[in-house]
Amino acid sequence: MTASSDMPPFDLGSFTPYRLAVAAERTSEALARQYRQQFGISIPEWRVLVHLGQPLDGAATVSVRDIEERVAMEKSKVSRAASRLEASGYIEKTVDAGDRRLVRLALTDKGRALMADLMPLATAYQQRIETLLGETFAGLEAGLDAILDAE
Amino acid sequence: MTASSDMPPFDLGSFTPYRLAVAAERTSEALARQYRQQFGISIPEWRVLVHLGQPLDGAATVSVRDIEERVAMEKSKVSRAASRLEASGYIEKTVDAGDRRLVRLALTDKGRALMADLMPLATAYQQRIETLLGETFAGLEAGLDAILDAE
DNA sequence: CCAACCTCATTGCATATGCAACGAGGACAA
DNA sequence: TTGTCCTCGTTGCATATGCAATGAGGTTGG
Repeated sequence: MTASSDMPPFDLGSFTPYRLAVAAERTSEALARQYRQQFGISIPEWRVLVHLGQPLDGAATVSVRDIEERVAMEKSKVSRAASRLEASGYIEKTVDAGDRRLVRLALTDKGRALMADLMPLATAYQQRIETLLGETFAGLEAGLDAILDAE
Repeated sequence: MTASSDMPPFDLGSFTPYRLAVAAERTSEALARQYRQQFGISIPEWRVLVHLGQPLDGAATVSVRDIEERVAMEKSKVSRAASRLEASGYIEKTVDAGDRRLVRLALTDKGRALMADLMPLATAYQQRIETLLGETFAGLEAGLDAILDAE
């Protein structure tokens, strides 16, 4: 009769939030390292850049708030990432003429050149993951959809 | 001919590392908040506790290094989590008699009592996730296995 | 015995983070 | 117009993090 006999069995390795956290860390880490070492870009910065490279909404208005919503990051995280990107010359910040509370973010030429380097790496990495997972990839996607769409 | 026309299309929302990161954050957040508010326990502390509650290896030796390996956290993160848990009276640290470099961690009675409160929450949460996912759960698991087992 | 080399855990330091508070600007009703 | 209330972005602060360095202990070969 050990101490653990009083407790219901619980295996961290089977706990979905834990598994997701480790999987996320593993998959992000590999790419993030490349970005950091080769370009000095962090994950928050990368997310901002990707969003700026894809003004999906036709309109060119890309404010900090827009990014905050779509990229699942806190205001302050976006703000600081944007400041670093501006300091590095990859983006420009301008006050919106219509609503002067808004800060519009836009890639500079240097930023576009950076993206031209970054995108192929990301695309190739995605390809590697899909190849690694093979037929289990579709199942993973369905599961992630279920989690991400949940309200 | 906009700026983005020169770039290959890339959607962050379809990028697996990003999706995993958001899914991990969402699923961890909900439980972590409960733990934090009700018990003052952080995720690193929770991971250490769970491991201590499950001396799977029969042997009772649970060192910082053991946890570091199994719980996918850095040495320093484990060390600091353990110090906080000790300060709160949930665990005890003792120098291993055989190898005095090792620090053996063990739950105190207070720690076991805490676990008795924490475990049901975790189990119930896991259940909720599986219910939410329904038939997609198996697919998610298979995908996560593929990622986590990769080397 | 001891010198070189390894392992374990902690800690110092620079950076990153979340959260709340703030200041500036805008909307709207009286 | 002015007062109240809202929104946007930044920043201060306390805490958390990763990484390298440290120190204590162990091991091995000569």
